[in-house]
Amino acid sequence: MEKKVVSAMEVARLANVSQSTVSRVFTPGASVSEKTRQKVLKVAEELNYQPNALARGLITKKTNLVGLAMKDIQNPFYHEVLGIFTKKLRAKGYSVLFVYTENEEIQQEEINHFLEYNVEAIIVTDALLSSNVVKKLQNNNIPVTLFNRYDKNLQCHSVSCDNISAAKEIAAYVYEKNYKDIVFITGKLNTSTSRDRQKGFTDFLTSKGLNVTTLEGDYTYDKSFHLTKNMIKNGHTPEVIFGANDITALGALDALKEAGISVPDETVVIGFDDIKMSSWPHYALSTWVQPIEQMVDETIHLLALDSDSSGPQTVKLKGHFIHRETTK
Amino acid sequence: MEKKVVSAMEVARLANVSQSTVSRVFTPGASVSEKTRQKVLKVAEELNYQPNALARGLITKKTNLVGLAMKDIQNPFYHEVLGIFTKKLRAKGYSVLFVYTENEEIQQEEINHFLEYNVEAIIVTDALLSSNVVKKLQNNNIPVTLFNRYDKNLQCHSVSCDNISAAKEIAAYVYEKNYKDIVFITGKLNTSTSRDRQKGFTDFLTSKGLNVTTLEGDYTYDKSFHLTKNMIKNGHTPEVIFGANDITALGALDALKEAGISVPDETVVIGFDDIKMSSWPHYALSTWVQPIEQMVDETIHLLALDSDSSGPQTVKLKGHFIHRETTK
DNA sequence: ATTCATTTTGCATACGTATGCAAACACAAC
DNA sequence: GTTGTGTTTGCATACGTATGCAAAATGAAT
Repeated sequence: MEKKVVSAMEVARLANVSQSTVSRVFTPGASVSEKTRQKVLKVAEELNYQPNALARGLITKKTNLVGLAMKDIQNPFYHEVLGIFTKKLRAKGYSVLFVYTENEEIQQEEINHFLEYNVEAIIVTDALLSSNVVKKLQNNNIPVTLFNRYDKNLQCHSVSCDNISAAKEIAAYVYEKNYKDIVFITGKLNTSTSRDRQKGFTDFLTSKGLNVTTLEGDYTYDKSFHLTKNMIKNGHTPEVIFGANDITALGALDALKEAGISVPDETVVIGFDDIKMSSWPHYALSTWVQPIEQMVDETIHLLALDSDSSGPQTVKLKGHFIHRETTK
Repeated sequence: MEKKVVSAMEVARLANVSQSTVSRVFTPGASVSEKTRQKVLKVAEELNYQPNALARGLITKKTNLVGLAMKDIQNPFYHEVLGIFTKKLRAKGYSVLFVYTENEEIQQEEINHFLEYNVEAIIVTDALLSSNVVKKLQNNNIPVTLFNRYDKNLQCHSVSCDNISAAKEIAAYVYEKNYKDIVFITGKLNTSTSRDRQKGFTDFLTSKGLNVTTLEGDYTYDKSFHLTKNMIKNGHTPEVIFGANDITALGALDALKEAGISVPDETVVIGFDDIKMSSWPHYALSTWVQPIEQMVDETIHLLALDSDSSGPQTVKLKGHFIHRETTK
């Protein structure tokens, strides 16, 4: 049994109409009389006919495909992002061509796959693009949005949480509580998220005359766990640990617990993202909630509105602090 | 600036060859002289030409697309699965059309999206299909594989861990250690994974004259946490808790810790999956390691070999027990 | 019954590619 | 130079759909 393809032509034959008419039945807004519409739909139903998206895309240039590239990391935050993206895009009639990438930068080859399929837009999450790739995409006139990343040298849209001001608010809380011994554990240094959270946090506190000890992490649980463990072993148990994201904070939190340090009494721990795990009773991590849904909405909005391309836009959303049991 | 489409035709014009020749340059195994190949490639490079996958798929019936459907749950296990699938499929030249579904059963509508794009195969992870959807897919001659699920009433391939025998081995361990007070926390009852793990575990132990207390969970951390917490509050602290998956076991583990019960001395905890988190120092969960990579390989293998369709195949792989710090 | 405006339909073509077939070519052997 | 063999190329067509245009059908108004 070979591949059975039911084409509009066959439906047309059985329904005694032309192929054009069949096409029109499946094209919203086209002119077909109700009588023939029903006739065609009946035959189509019987034959299990479905318009071929490839042929359709070929002629209309509307593929209804969106390319989504994501870096392969452990952070559950991005899994939630992925879920929300696929749901919302699907609701708008788009299908998602998905790529996991292991590199910090999306590679040419991966973008090429997107281009081959004429995706209408590309969303890059937790990764970057080289500027010549962006240029190539601009040539092809396909809009790109960086999600939760930005790079001012890149000519593409960007949607993220306003990390700097969020971190400032966290810093304000720390300052207000009069803590003095403060540690910030970074994520990967080449990410804008980590840099901005560090900047907002540190700038505010130094402006108040406070010193922030910075430990260089890499957004993994393990690294953060060991950094904290070593710090404690060396006799330094700070009053505050702010992790560049939740995973980082959880690593620190576990290290503190293992060392028998009481949280939040001896040390306060704060994260960033609000992943599901952070609300688990064992952790009950106080953290900054990123407005994921809203961020996704904005991203999709940006891509849809691209026609009136008034240049690359940068959207920053706020989010809010949620106090659970690792702060007082 | 409208969409700029560089077609094989334009390349042909500039290279002074026919469109056919350009096509042949980009078709592996086609006959082109080295001289013209270079000439064409040079022009193609300049114009940034790329073959259009839609047009190509239309004529060859080879779309190089695979549909991947996954249920939207919290379990990090499936995120790892997703990562491995996309990587391995990409390596074989396939692109992934991705769908998150919220229902236990993949819906007709979601499958239709796959069909529109002429996917060559469909992988369903952590969800099921209705039998008439399967029938429709068979009509269209497109192979389906259930990953980590099976249903003997369904005429499609299936790849999973041999949950029954794995659970038996775990039961054997429990029996050997002479534990008597044994609890199993289920996952969702309508999943074959939970049913099989329960069956293997319980059957073995009852055959040895032991009784297993079964608590009905739903594969979420929260549910398992509260089940365990209540059990303890009611005065029952078992010697063994086996969770239907890691998330379940972790919920139980945290409830035990919160209640001040020493693990593994008073209670032993065992999970299933070996998600990344289970190796975190705080948890150090003893669990059954599913051979994900191998499972993915088998799945892809099954889909590729489908031509010699010798009926639906069921593959079960073994995996192994890893002892960390929640068992003795 | 005739005219006219409006809706519905079919014809023909285009989208960008792959491929069977035959023509053109290259090259070697005589 | 002729023949023959093997390779390279172009021509024409097909894939399944959408759409401008003109023909046909409908129906209202006279």
